[in-house]
Amino acid sequence: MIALHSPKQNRLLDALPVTDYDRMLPHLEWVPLELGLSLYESGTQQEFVYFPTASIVSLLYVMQDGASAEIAVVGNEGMVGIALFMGGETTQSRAVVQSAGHAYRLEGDFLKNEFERGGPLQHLLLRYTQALITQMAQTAVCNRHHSVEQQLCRWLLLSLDRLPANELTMTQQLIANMLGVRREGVTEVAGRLQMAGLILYNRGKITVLDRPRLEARVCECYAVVKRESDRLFSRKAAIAVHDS
Amino acid sequence: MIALHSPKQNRLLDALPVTDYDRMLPHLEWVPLELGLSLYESGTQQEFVYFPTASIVSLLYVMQDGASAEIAVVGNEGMVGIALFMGGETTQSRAVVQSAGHAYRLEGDFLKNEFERGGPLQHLLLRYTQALITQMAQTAVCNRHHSVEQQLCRWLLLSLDRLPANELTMTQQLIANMLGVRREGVTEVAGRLQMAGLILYNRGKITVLDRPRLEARVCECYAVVKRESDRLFSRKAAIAVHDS
DNA sequence: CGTAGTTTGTGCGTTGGCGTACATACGGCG
DNA sequence: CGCCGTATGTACGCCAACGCACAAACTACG
Repeated sequence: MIALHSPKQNRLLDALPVTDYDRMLPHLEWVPLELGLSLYESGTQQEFVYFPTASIVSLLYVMQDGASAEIAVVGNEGMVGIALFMGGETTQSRAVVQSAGHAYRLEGDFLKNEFERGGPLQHLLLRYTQALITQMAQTAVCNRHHSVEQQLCRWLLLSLDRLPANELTMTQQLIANMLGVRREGVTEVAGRLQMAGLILYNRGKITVLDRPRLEARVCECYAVVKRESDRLFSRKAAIAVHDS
Repeated sequence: MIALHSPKQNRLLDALPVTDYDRMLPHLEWVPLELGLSLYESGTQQEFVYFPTASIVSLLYVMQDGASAEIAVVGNEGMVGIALFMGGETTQSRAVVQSAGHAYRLEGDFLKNEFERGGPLQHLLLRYTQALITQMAQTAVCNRHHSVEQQLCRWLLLSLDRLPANELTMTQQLIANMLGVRREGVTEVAGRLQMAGLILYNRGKITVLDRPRLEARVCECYAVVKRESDRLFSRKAAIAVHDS
């Protein structure tokens, strides 16, 4: 098999001008991301940043009493480790692999240097950060106002958008941890969705059967996040990056 | 009265190296921020950015059905309008004056240019954005897991940290909008806190009487946000900015 | 093929916050 | 002073989600 994978499978890397891309290419390292792997822990220095290709990473916040909540989710549209170029060095959150796959990783110092050049890469990363902020804000709102069912739908759709298939590997317990709700709550809602024929659930494997009807049940939060994420790679944004 | 106000009352501006500060000074305009004023609406172009001195601005998200939730709060430690240099042009949230006062405002284009220079100002603004991200993440977690009482305490303390006095002007209805809860819920909790002698409530005026005991009731979220906010202006961070 | 471990399903009672409706207080203004 | 608008207090039923306890189904492995 030759080149079944390429950094271009990550949309951020793909959006870079050739010169910038070529400069980074030799430093990009193709690494597997196993399910449950923690890319960084709360409060620790981050040595690498990751550009997922066909994998999903959750930014998860774990509280003192063990309760947790997902803050945002990163797939092939993004990057894990923004704190590195934002200058904070550390984050309060953990980054956990939610769906196994691969990513291109990059030495943190190298990225920081590239970022400091200030050109297209910087603009692209900042715009991505802006999209991430939108997602986090929307998560906060969704946590406050929407039902578990709506949130599960949102979570499923956001995950699906970041995967090539319509299937994902994830136990109900893990989903509950992400959403910060009870496992039983997820069981109940998932059962309802399965009854309605929207999904198929089987011991850690979820298959989405009827995406349109799933989108009909989700709250507005999903659309907002998706729109912002898409906007990042729209023609206009791409031009702005190349011009800079 | 001469110079009872100065841009240095905003901690971000104050943290800038002299050369950068002097370059910005002639463009800074001292403006009053009236209670309830909206500095920008969701989805609109932002002409100015604001550096509050003795005022508080809430980043508020309003949903289609009118329900709302505060995403983060900005005082003299920050800036309103980060989307401008992050490149998204617009935000999904509104910025509403929560506590009247003043701010220094700056032409958006001017700030963008200064930001593009890439020096200390850029680093400072990015670090601030990082602190803001922490606050938003913590808001999401708090919304999921903590009680109205804990959230009200957090909100009071965060607001107080951004004001010179121990008193703030704010009706229970407005607080409820911020927290995204019922007005009655706020009434109940505020009543409890008043009974306990922690606060004094009187027709839109809250006076905090016993801050230590308020801190004893608050959830961990407050400390996390405060620590991150303080870290922004720590000696070490200041040195990093000046070196750059 | 049987057993141990994991995953999912179900059934309680409990409760925090919601929606609604209305009652009181305060405060400014004619 | 009396009135009206705004702010706050109280009460009641309701329901989503919680915590807990346990049953059932599947899977892997010895």
